[in-house]
This record gives sequence, structure tokens and C-alpha cells, in this order.
Amino acid sequence: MGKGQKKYLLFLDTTLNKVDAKGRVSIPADYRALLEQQETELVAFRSFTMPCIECRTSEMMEKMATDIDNSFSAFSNEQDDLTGLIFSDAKEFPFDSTGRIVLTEKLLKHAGITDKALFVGKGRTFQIWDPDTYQAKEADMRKNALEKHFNIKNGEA
Amino acid sequence: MGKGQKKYLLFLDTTLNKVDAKGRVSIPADYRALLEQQETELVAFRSFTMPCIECRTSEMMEKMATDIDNSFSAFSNEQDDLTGLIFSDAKEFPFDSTGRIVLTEKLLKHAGITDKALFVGKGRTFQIWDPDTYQAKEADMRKNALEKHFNIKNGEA
DNA sequence: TTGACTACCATGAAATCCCATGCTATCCCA
DNA sequence: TGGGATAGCATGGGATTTCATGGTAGTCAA
Repeated sequence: MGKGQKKYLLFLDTTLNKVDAKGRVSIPADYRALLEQQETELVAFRSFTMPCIECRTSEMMEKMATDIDNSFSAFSNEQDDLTGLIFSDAKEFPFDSTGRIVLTEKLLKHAGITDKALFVGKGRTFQIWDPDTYQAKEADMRKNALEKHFNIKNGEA
Repeated sequence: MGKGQKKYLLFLDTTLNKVDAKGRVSIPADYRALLEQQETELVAFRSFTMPCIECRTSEMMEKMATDIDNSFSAFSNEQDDLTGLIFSDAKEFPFDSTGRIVLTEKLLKHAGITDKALFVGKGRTFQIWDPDTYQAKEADMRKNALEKHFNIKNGEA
């Protein structure tokens, strides 16, 4: 793909940025460009299964709301549990003119982030980790991959 | 917030506000912004499954009326019960210039709210809880959700 | 006239915005 | 190919606005 062409919504690469005393972090410039291009907001919430921050676009959240609306009969327990856990924890994070957001204490604590934040691209989404926590997690993933005899050679670009 | 005009109807996050002696509460600023943007009123009624206050937009109430029409045969007991529980109980709550509403004694009592009100985003709707009551409820939901190993398309964490 | 409800004003605290700075990566020209 | 100029980006700090909340005055009904 040459430059200047229409980009797709793909969060790639990992970026390490500083978190200041106010909890502010710069969103990596390329992530920011993607969000602006899609004309959508950044939404973040605590991962259910891992010590990290999950990031989505408002558009994806909107779609989720519609899916849930259509999937269950109104006022079912399932719907209540789902919406209760997802939407009540999620929050929009508009970035300022310099491209920063302010992470909440709740999110920082969940991810164990103090002064560094690692942005990890996941394709349609991305995550924010504490660098050390992620390093351990990555080592673990690598170990699992070897144990399961994954062959990554043929899958590489 | 963002500069994009097309805003989504998404009630997110949880906010704890104070209830004063007159029963006044500030609606969280972002909720208020959503309601104003949608040019709709805030409607609240007692949840009939949980000790909390259900909040909708007038527009959602309209949709709910249609859904109930389509889901039950006219004059059925079920429809009668539902409409009786919802619409006869529901009331519009206009907020004043500072963004507050005055909760009724009936609603406060049902939710067990005394001096604190917790606003809980549910996507298309939101609820108002007593903080302590909600804490117990949330733990319960989390337990249920993990046991069922649920998955949501595009939203899995 | 009194009581209750509603609309408006005041204030302190907290979140947000914006300017300034230094660094890094990129570009361009010799 | 190297080295300086330039533009973009991350970061620090301070100014400004917004927001929640307490209080007061005004209004309508009994």
C-alpha cells in the first residue's frame, strides 16, 4: 500500500508513553490519526480477563448496544448483566489539542500502571498495559505457543 | 467533548452524586449533554425487577410502547401488567438550569436512596442506585457473567 | 397567609484547555 | 552520503472553564 491511500481501521505496533502526575498520556499519533479519520471517539474500560485497559471506538460500542438490544428480550437478566458490566464501566476519552487523554484512577489501578503506559495494537482494537506486566504476559504467551507447537514461520508476512 | 456532530446515544460510566434534603440530584454532565442533543426528555420509573430507578429518553418510551404492542396480544394480562407497571409509574423529570432533577419520595424509597445516588450507564438507558445496594448487585452480575462464559461479538474483552 | 415546589444565583473544587519547550525522526541539499 | 534544517510529536505547567452543590427568592395552590 502506498502512502496517501485510504487507511483502514487497524491498530498496529506497540508504543511506550509516559503517564504524568495528572494521569495524562499521549495517544500514539498513528492511533489518533485512525480515530480522527473514522470520526469516532475513544472508549476505554477494564478488561474482564486481564490486567489491562481495553480500548474501542464509540462506533463499536454503539453497534454493541444495538446488538444487545436485538439479542435479548427487554429486561431479561442476561441483558441486565451484560449491559451492567460493559457500559457501566466504559467511558469516553476525548483527547485534547495535543492528543492526550486523562486516564482515571480506576483504570490505572486495574492495569497496575504508574508512570508508563504501553499501547498494544490489536487490529480493530488496542490495549493499554503496564510495560512490566505486559512483558510477563508476552513471555507467557510465547511459552504457551511453543508448548502447543505453533508454527509461526509459515504465517509470517 | 469531541467536535464531531454525529453523536451516539450511549450512557456510559458510573457517577456518584449527592442527594440533598429536597431530593435534588445533579444529572451527570455527559448524560445531560446526550439528552439535550437528542432533544428529548428524561423519563424515570421504578424498576420492577430490581431496587433501582430506571431512566429512559421519551423517545425510548415511545419505542417501548410499540414493542409491547407487538409482543403481546391486546388486552392480555401480560400487556396489562407491563403497561401498568411501566407507564403508569413513569414520569418526566425536567432538569433545572444547573442540571438537577428532583426525585420523588416514591422513587427514592424504592431504590433505598438516602443521600447518595449512583448513576449507572447501560448503553441506551441508565439507572440510579443506592451505592451500597449496587455494589452487591455488581458483584453478583460479575459472578454470573463469568460462570456463563459469555461472548459478545466485537465487544469481547 | 402558609406551605410546598420550582427557578435562579453563588461558590469552591475539579476537570479541561491551551501555550511553551525539548526531543526525535524526517527531509533536503550539498 | 552525511549533516544541518524542519516539521511532527510527546511532555510540563499554568490559565480557564465547567460542574456539582448549597442557598435564596419567587410562584402557585390550598
